[in-house]
Amino acid sequence: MAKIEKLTIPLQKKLPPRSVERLSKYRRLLSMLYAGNGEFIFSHDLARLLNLTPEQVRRDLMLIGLSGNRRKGYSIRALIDIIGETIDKEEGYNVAIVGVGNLGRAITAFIRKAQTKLNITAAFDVDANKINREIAGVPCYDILRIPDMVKKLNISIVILTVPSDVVKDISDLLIHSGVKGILNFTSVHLDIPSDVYLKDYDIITSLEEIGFFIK
Amino acid sequence: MAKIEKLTIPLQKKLPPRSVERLSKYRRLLSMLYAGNGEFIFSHDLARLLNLTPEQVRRDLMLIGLSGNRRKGYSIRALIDIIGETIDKEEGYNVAIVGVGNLGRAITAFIRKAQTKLNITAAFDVDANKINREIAGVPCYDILRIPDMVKKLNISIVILTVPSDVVKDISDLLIHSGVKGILNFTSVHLDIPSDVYLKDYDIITSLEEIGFFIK
DNA sequence: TAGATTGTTAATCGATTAACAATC
DNA sequence: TAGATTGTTAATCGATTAACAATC
Repeated sequence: MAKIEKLTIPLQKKLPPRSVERLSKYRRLLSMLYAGNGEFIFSHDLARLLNLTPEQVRRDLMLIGLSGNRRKGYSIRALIDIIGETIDKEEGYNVAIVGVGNLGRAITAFIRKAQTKLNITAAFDVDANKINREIAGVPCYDILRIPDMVKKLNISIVILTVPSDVVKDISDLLIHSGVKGILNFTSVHLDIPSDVYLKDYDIITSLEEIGFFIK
Repeated sequence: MAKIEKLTIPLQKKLPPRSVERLSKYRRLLSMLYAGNGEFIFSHDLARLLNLTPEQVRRDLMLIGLSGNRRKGYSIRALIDIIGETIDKEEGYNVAIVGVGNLGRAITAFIRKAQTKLNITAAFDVDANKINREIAGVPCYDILRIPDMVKKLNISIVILTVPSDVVKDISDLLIHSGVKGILNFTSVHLDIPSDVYLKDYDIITSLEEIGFFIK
């Protein structure tokens, strides 16, 4: 008896990280430039605006199944919509900021100004003066309530801006509580399981890297 | 007549960016763990501490000409010293922060706490309440004085934390003034000449990337 | 010596760039 | 049609990983 072929195409998840980053940038740029009234754009125009090659742009758009028009280029509306379908989660993600010192507060305010499907829904800190208050417009909870609140508020991404000496303990607590993605602003290396997606923003290392390459 | 061979080995500048980043991390980690009293470390121990492979560590150290000992591993003292000779500039670099809103101030304070050869020597802003005052311990100047002060203070690296609508103008001004490296915290794409080294920290894009990969 | 580790080359992997057929 | 652009495969480049000889 003939075997039935599996026809569903798993194009999700197969995007390379770099393509995902560029898709995020395409969308943001075009949302700003052509808010509502845009029409079409050629791959070489989009490439020029972001210092990429037209081939790279076409390849990225091909990967998400977006077809262009040989006369007019790519529909900006379709581009924004399909990027959204590809990289966003329909109902958005809840994000928490852990450690609301100066850096944590500044980042919270920065993200809240941006338009994105990522909602900062909670802050965590150890400071009694911050707990149970609003910090940068976000309710702040005791760091001990992480396991409890991560589940209750369905938080899947956290931004980590805590002092170096507590990074290890807090990161273990976060992972144990079910957090799936971490943006790490501390200079401490995190040891995380493979099902948690980590992105490091190591400011000191980045400045030293810049220093080396301008010598 | 025999041609005289050129014997100077140009190993500087040939390091890959990723190796430079790891070198910065090796040094910071070992400076913290073994402040002064450390001895030797094996490549596999260093690798384990940073979730790398031992081969990667040995390769990086080979690239900077550091030899290990087959019995004891690598001298921590030598490792820290040679990484310093490789990636630091002897007299250090002067760094400026451009745009001292909440994020700029927080980053300034963060870097000033870290030990590094990179000195934050100036801040720039448009706010009359900040100009000619100290912000986070750093003298703040009018943004119009960038060309003047960049030369006078010998600033080669800047951290960019200004609002989106002025990014383009200020980045042009910085490049025109002779800045050689930029750490860009804004979400705006910078168009820079090839002799300026750029590093982007696009928080929104990073969060969207994390969102995609945890779907 | 045997065992473990360094130093280095070769193979692989992932991402970018080049090339070009298809077609509006 | 001629010219320009899309869509896609092949080649290249850069970085990581595997393999292994040298040796303490």
